[in-house]
Amino acid sequence: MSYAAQTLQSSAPQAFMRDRAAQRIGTSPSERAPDDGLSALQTIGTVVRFNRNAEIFSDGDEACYSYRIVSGTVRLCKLMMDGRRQIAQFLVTGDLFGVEWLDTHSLTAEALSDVVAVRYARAHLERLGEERNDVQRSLMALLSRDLWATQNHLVTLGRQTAKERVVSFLLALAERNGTKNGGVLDIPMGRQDIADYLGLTIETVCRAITELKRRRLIDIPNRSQIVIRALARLREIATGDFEQ
Amino acid sequence: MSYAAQTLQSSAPQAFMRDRAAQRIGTSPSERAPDDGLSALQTIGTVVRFNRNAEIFSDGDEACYSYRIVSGTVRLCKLMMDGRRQIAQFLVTGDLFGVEWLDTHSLTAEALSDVVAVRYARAHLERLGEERNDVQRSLMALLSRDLWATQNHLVTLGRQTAKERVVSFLLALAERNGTKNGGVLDIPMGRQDIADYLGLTIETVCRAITELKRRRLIDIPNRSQIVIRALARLREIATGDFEQ
DNA sequence: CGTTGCTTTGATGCCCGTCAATGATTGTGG
DNA sequence: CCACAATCATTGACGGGCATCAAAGCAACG
Repeated sequence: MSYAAQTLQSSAPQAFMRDRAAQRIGTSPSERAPDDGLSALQTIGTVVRFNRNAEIFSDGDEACYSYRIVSGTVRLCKLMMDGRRQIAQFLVTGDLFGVEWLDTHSLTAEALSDVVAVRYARAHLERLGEERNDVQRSLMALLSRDLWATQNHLVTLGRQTAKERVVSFLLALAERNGTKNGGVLDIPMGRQDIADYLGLTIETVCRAITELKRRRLIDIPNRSQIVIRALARLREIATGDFEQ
Repeated sequence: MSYAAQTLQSSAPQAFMRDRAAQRIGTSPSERAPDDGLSALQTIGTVVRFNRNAEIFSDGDEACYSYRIVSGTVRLCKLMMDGRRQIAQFLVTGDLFGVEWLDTHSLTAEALSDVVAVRYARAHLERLGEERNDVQRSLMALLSRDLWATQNHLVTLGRQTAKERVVSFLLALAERNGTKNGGVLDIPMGRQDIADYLGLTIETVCRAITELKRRRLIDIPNRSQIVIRALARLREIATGDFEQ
């Protein structure tokens, strides 16, 4: 019997899954391996650009295109009619998104920063999948990793406290970047985006981060960077070990 | 631009998706169409039985087998080390679960009632997928629907109030059963399971249900049945329209 | 240097979790 | 068939964690 992830990473059964899941969050280190078994796509895409906050596609739109990020960060989210927002995923350089098998997009994609991406026609992608079994498998694996990450996200939203959520989020970023104790962590998204990802308000996110600083577990050189000072202690907090 | 689901069903782009998503929750009407494009599986499975509360497989286990439910109800969940539990999905007769593409199971499966199921070896399923494109597509669609449902679940856990969550849950059950105004709705899971699905406590679930009764929106003939008295009003509550 | 947008901090209140007790239902053995 | 136990559901009292409202701080831009 094993237990659920407290951070997005902590219970990944394999290093492979850990690395992939970590890619779905945070910024992009230039040294990331670009090949996920879908290098065959390279020939059939066209380059497109989006300004910061531009909508790439919307929940419910017909799924004509998929995208691979060349540079920038994208958020996938759902909006309620009264304006409440839930972010499901952050995507960075190298990530593929908008691959659908049910005719319509299930999420809205927005550019978090200026974004350059390669766009693939859905028909091309599907044909490639039918012709090449390895491509089909890669797409299947992509979908599986998204599901895996979303299931872990469910635990965070359903069963973790505000402090645990924020720490889990920071650890997910840190793990992806390989940030060690004392290392600097880049935070590409604003506080409101973090809040909408974690199911909290911006004020609660701020207070949680501030308290981590007060307790000397992190430093905050500026609003888009954090220094990890006590990685092990942070992991304990994320899993709910000990108090707080 | 469209908006996120308030219930698991309300924003499904297609009837097809609505019906499938609804199947993932609640009890099983005998008249459900059994064929999801995977009837080719019929020849390669073996029948297995599980007692109520038995564990079928555990999060992190090597994914050797997948299952299709013949009778009974199954919950898929994650457990935290301190005992907190998040249920990701309820599965009923006809549903396929435990199909993995990443070597290990990502969730724990438990029998909510006594369960009869057909077990499929993973190797057989994969081979069938490689040999037959239609099977591969069906498995892809299965995975996509799970992801779609989980993404909607994220909105529920991250951005809905306790009352909205409970109403959304009841509406999802009602929609699946085709329960009309005045119709009886069977609730196959206990209050604790509902709470663990909705990220609440059992007391909060009870109070929310009681208040719906007090407001004459539902009746409660017994603990495992609910009568829907004001479907339209319930839908308004689930989407956050008007107050409360 | 003022404007604009984002972040941080503070004060307050309420929703929902916690703790506790009672009620209802199911199962079991005499 | 009844008595009893065990399990589950409901209701109440209470407190805390997080949301809300408000204001001030801070960085990027013209």
